[in-house]
Parts: sequence; C-alpha cells; structure tokens
Amino acid sequence: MQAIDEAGLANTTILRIANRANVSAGIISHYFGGKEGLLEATMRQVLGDLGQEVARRRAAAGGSPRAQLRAIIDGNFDRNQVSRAVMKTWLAFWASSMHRGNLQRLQQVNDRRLYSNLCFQFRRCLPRDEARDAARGLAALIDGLWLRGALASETLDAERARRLAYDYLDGRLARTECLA
Amino acid sequence: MQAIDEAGLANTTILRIANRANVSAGIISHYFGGKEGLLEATMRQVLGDLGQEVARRRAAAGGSPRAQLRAIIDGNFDRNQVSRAVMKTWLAFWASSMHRGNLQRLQQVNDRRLYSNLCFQFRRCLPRDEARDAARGLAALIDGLWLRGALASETLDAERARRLAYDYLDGRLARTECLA
DNA sequence: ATATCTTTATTGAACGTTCAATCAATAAAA
DNA sequence: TTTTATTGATTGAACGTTCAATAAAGATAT
Repeated sequence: MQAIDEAGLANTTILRIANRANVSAGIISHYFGGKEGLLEATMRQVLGDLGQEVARRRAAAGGSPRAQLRAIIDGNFDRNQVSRAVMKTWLAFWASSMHRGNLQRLQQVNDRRLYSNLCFQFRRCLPRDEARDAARGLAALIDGLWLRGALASETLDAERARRLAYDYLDGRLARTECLA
Repeated sequence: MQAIDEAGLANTTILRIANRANVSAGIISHYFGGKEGLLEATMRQVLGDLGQEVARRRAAAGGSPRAQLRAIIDGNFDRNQVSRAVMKTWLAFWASSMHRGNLQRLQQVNDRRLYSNLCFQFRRCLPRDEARDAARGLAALIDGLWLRGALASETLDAERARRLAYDYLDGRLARTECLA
C-alpha cells in the first residue's frame, strides 16, 4: 500500500515492493503466487479491517436503527481506513477489480454487505421500497465521500464526511416517525 | 475507451488500440505524443462531453434553483455518459489521475466545476454553510452513484440514480422554504 | 555442549516476454 | 516533383518469474 501510495499501482513493481519490505524480489512470488496474488491478499486485508471496524462499532453502539446506522457510518470513516495510502489502494482496487474475477468477487461481497446492513436497519423504521432507496443512497454517499476524499489533494476531512452522512441519515429517518 | 472496457487500462496496449482503430501502432504516438498523451486527450473528450451535456440541459431548464440543480443532475446521468465503456474509462482515469499531474489537473477542474455550480444554485435558497454542505453532499452522491454503477455487474440504472439524487435535492431544499 | 546432517527459508542473477517508441521506407496528396 | 501522412519491423528497456545457490534453522548423534 505504501508503494501504491508513492507511485500508483501501474508503477508499482515487485522489486519496489521488495525493497520497501527489505526482502528479495523472488520471495514475494514464492509466498503470494505472484503480483496478482499479493494484490488479492492486500485487498482481503483491507476489506477485513473495514469489516472488523464496523462490527466493533456496531457492537458498542445502541440497538436503535439510528445508532446502528451511525455506527456503520463511523466504521467506514475510521481513522485507520482514511489514510492516503489506504484510500489510493482502495481506488486502485476499484479500478482493477473490474477486469479480474477474483478481485471483483471480493469487491462485490463487500458492496453487498454494506448495502444489506444498511437496508436491514432502515427496514426497521421504513417501508420496504423506501428502505431500499435509503440504503442505496447512503451507500452511494459513503462511497462518493471516500472517492472525493481520495481524489482531493487535501486529506479527507473525516469529521465532515461523517456529518454529511449523518445529515442524509437524519433526512431519511425524519420522513417517517422513527422510534429513536 | 472500447479497449479499456474490454481489457482494462492496465492491459490496454497501443497495439490493441491501433488494431481496433484500424491504424498502425506508430501513428498513435506520432499524433498524441505516446500513450500518456492519448490518455489525456481521451479524458479531455469525456470531460468536455459531460460539460456540454450539463450546459445544454441547464440552458433548456427553467431558472429556478431546483430546475437548475435537476438539470445538472440530469446531465451527469445522461445516456451517453452512462455506457459501460465510459464508466470504466472514468474509473481508470480516477485511479491514474492520482499519480499524474496532467490528469490530476483535469480531474480537479471538473470536480471543482461541479461543486461550485451546485454551490451557487444552493446559495440562492440556503445560507452559506448549508449551501456548501448541500453541494458537497450532492456532488459526493452523484460520484458515488456513478462509482457503484461502474462496479456493479448490471448496467447502471440511470433512472433510479437520478431519482435518488432528486430525493437528496428535495430533502435539502425542504429544510428551508424555497421559492420554487 | 559440539559437530554433522537434513530440512526449510531466502536470495538475486538470468531468462524470456512484453511493450512503447522510433524511424527508414512507402503511400498518398499537393 | 515535393510535401505530407502512414506503416510496421526493429530496438531497447522494463518487468515478473524462475531456479540454482546460499543461508538459516532444526534434528540427531557424539
């Protein structure tokens, strides 16, 4: 991820990674099954970290839909996740996952998990179709904030991103009376 | 863009492009100054098309903030823009623009234009800070819907994407009384 | 504890492939 | 005849992978 941050995935060679990790070039192919394998392993790591962070915050949060949804938002804008290196890596994954079956599967599992988690919570206070739209919208908003954060030259303002997502959430929940 | 759609930017060689265009490989470097130059020219084309489409719709729309904002949304989800090839190309640009000064500038000009257009219209009915948040949120939502559309295996449902953006718009405008 | 043998881990140079760019040769246009 | 446009084989560089050689660790015997 540091190498991707420095030079971009296209310019990240096995040798560069090996130098940064203080190992020989050969050992990477040996343990990860080539560059492709290393990429997949890295993606699994990042997705796993994100999932854990979300789960942790959800467990610590209250049981109300709003609290759970806020926990999901918070987890997605966690400090660890929002470093430049991770954001760039994520974007590189997004781009390359469209042309590699293994990465695409990982990507879609993650996407669907976010969507269905959101949808489940919204369903607790909204009718079905409205809950789906709310989940789709919030998922897109989260990804969009990430994307714009990665592209902007400044660091992503995680605080502001969370607030914008909260606002969206409140707007959606305010339409119907929600029990907290 | 067809080549990127087929194989991804990483696997798109000059030769592949040349074959698809029925020209020799050499002529591409000659006219575009190498692969890099062709990439930039393509990006300019895509960004230009988007800008024109938005401008066209804004001119045809009414003058009210809501009508103008809807025109901007419509332009961003225009049929031409939402083909698989264009979406993939766009995502590839996003990823590679982080490591190439020329592409990054193009990218940021476009980002800022979208943001400031949105902000200007929101300012006509919202206080400054609220308008900024609304613009940031809507911009992120639009990009996020694009992104998820590109990543999903199905084609982007432009109709639904527009509706979600409209909903966000209405939610923001409903907070204060707006004159139409 | 020491020495010897066996297994596992790691290195890094060499290989073969791929690709962008070049440019002399050719074709088309003026 | 001159100028412009295009071709496509060639070149040189870059990269991922491989693998024989080396080092380290572990096991066994003395």
